[in-house]
Amino acid sequence: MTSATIAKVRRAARERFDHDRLLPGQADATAALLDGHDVLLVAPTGAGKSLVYQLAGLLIDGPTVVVSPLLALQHDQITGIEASGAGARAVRISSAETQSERGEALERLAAGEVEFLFLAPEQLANAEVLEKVAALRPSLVAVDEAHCVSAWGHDFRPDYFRLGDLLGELGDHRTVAMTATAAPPVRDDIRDRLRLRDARTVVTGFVRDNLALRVVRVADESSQRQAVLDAVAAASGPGIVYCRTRPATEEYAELLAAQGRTPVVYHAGLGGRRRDEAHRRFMADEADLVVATSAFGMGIDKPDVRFVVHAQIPESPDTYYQEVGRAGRDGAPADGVLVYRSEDLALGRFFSAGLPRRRDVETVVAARGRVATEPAAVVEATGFGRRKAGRLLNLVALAEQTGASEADLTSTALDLAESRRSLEHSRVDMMRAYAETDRCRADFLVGYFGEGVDERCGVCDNCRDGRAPDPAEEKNAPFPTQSRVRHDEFGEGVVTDVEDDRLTVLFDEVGYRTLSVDLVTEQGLLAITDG
DNA sequence: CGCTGGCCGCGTACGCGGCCAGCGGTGCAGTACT
Repeated sequence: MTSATIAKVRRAARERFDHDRLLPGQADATAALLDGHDVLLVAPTGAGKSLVYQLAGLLIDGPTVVVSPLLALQHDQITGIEASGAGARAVRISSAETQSERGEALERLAAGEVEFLFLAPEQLANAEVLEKVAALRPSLVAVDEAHCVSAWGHDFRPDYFRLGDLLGELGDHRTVAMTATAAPPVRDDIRDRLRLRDARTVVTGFVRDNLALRVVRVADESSQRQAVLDAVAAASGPGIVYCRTRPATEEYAELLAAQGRTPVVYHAGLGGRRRDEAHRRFMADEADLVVATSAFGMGIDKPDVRFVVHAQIPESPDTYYQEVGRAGRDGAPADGVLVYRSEDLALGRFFSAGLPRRRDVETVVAARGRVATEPAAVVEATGFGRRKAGRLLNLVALAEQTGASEADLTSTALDLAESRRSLEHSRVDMMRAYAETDRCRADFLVGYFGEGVDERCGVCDNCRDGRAPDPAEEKNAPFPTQSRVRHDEFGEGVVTDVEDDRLTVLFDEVGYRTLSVDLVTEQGLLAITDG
């Protein structure tokens, strides 16, 4: 990209948004968009990802469509834009707007009075809405929290899976996908699913050196409970306690209240009003603790969270990094404590999708031949629930994209499901490896995300106790981290972790695998490749 | 997937082992009712 473009971006940031300095990645990502590229931007919350699409939106003629997963998040972004002083206007289309409000929003966009249109993928999946948005001829599409494409598209919110197709219907535009957390397989998924063309990938640091990571290993339920209470008692300031189940949040909140805290509970089983109230009280410092499931997360931007305690281990380092990363956004010291009982890993395996039955896949393949590929039509034709039908339909669509023939569609779909499950299970294995490692915890996590560190964090439990080896030593290993390798059985992959006589490789097909260095060397199973 | 709690049977008077059903997370939208 040209320095002239960068200068233009900096000038606009200064003049429109009053930002004298752009943070790392912001200028590069915005300039790449102005130069006509699609962009995948991986940068931590607080690094100003929003400014990228806002600047590019204002500098490129034509309206900007922003796809965002949560209504609350959309609301915050719109408020932020309208208060920014840039003079830009933003509207949204969602189930919260009346028919006339939606009509008015579209008219104002068409008239050029409004630059930004916010919506969830489900809106674009509505043919009528899609047609009207396409008629606006948007020049830029921003996909916020883009990891949802990978995490949710396969079964939870199937319209995320179709987002690439739906955006394709909007005509010629540039796309910027933004997320705070994306390990290499997630980045691939985002680029593939959103069909990014000629994409520039901008990744800023994963290192959070003010975050002191710690793992407390326990053997039974009562010591687990005690460890959680102790971890909270030892910490001060606002904090978050993450649980895997709703009943657990209620139980811990009660125990912590008895310990003199003022906790609020947050999970999706509570009504909207109670959730809003819990959120508000935490933000306003009326409650010093949120005890929550994974529902409490995206869009939480409280800079002074001093600690995050995980009462149970999450299903992946991806989720863990995201949740623990909500501590210490202000840069001041913060704690991340994981209370680890190995039995809890089972829940991670349960939550990862089970394999579909061959018969069900066949039913959907057949229904697809008879009716359209619209989810609603397949729901009707098969009698499956919307979620099940959506999941199977996505799977079959994916099989089709591999070029499988009609006859092989079912088998290919089942292979893909198997491969996906294998990746999800390997993530659980990596989470176990994090909990059990002797290495610097920050080094481990950053390595998982495909980056390297030069030195130990110095503040995690392993560094403090003198167990953690120097990351520099890893570079002398026979298979250093980041090297591209080929395994006789698992295919090609990238080394993400080296520890003593074991190494972890992220394989393109089967996910993360931990191998014995001695074994692969003796038997010549692994070799460094050029890529 | 694998843990938890309830129930049953054993074979002996209350305690324990084995078995099995039930359970567990994230949100959009549109519709049917107050």
